[in-house]
Amino acid sequence: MNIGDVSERSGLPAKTIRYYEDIGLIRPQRGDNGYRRFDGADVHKLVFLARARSLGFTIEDCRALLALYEDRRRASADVKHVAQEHLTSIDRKIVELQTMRAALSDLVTRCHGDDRPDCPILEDLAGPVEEPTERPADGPQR
Amino acid sequence: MNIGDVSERSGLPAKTIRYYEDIGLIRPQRGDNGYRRFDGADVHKLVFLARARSLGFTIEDCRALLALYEDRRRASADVKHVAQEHLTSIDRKIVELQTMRAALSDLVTRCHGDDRPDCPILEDLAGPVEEPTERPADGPQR
DNA sequence: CTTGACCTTCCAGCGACTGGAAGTGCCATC
DNA sequence: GATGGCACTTCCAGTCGCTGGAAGGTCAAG
Repeated sequence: MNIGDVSERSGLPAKTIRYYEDIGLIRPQRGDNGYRRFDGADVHKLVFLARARSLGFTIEDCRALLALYEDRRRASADVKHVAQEHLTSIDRKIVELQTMRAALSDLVTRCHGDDRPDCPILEDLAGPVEEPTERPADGPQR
Repeated sequence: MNIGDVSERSGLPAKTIRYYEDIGLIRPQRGDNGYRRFDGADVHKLVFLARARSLGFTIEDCRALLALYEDRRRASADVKHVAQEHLTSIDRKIVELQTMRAALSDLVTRCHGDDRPDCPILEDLAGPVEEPTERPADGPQR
């Protein structure tokens, strides 16, 4: 099978498949014309990679998972460990985004969004308005 | 003020501040010794940038926001628009991560995580087990 | 024989920094 | 004045996971 077919079957762009070979995730054979020749096992691995990437695993995670996948004597604990760590990092990212979202959403609702210049979003970004500690005679007295 | 002081006040690494100058977000003066000299306005902008980046705005968003911040005749609608778009993209990312999280979390709970090799995580990654359409004489008949 | 689709390699770029090397300046102490 | 130690400078390379594009070779159809 040529790279085009494999690309279609795995859903991965040909460029990505070449890249995966580059970094040693797969090792397809080569034909006399120099074309890559993929067999069933290669396609299988690429499908595996596509799925793992879609779950957000890093390339290095994928490499580890692929090694475990190929090792019939693996311990499922090893697999679970990798997945668990990844789950934790996803959770961290979700929290981070939700924190951003909360702050931003508050600012957006407080902004009129008309043609006047005053805007709570810019005010927030500019930081706390420092009160003039110098020149106290200038402000309104009471 | 030298870059070290500004770094401390803005919370941005000196490297990042130099980078921001590189890409034209700030234009500090230079002293006779070649050192960057930052004034109050520069520090203000850097604080602004730090806050905007912490809300997840891209550098290009920051550039636009900074321009609006400096334009006293801006319309708050323009600011709101940028923020709104960013909010939408944050929401997209959250959904994406939550989708991953759900799938992954399911796999993790279903994996025993012991020293045996069978593992629902790997099974999922490997994709659906294709049933043997060839050699129909091999399967159980009914 | 030509066309056009497919394949190859190689290099550059994305975003937003970050690390490190090599060199200069500043300030304090001896 | 020499020395030490830090802060500052520039420049280049690397991160991650691709993606685009150039320049060229291969193959099957018409």
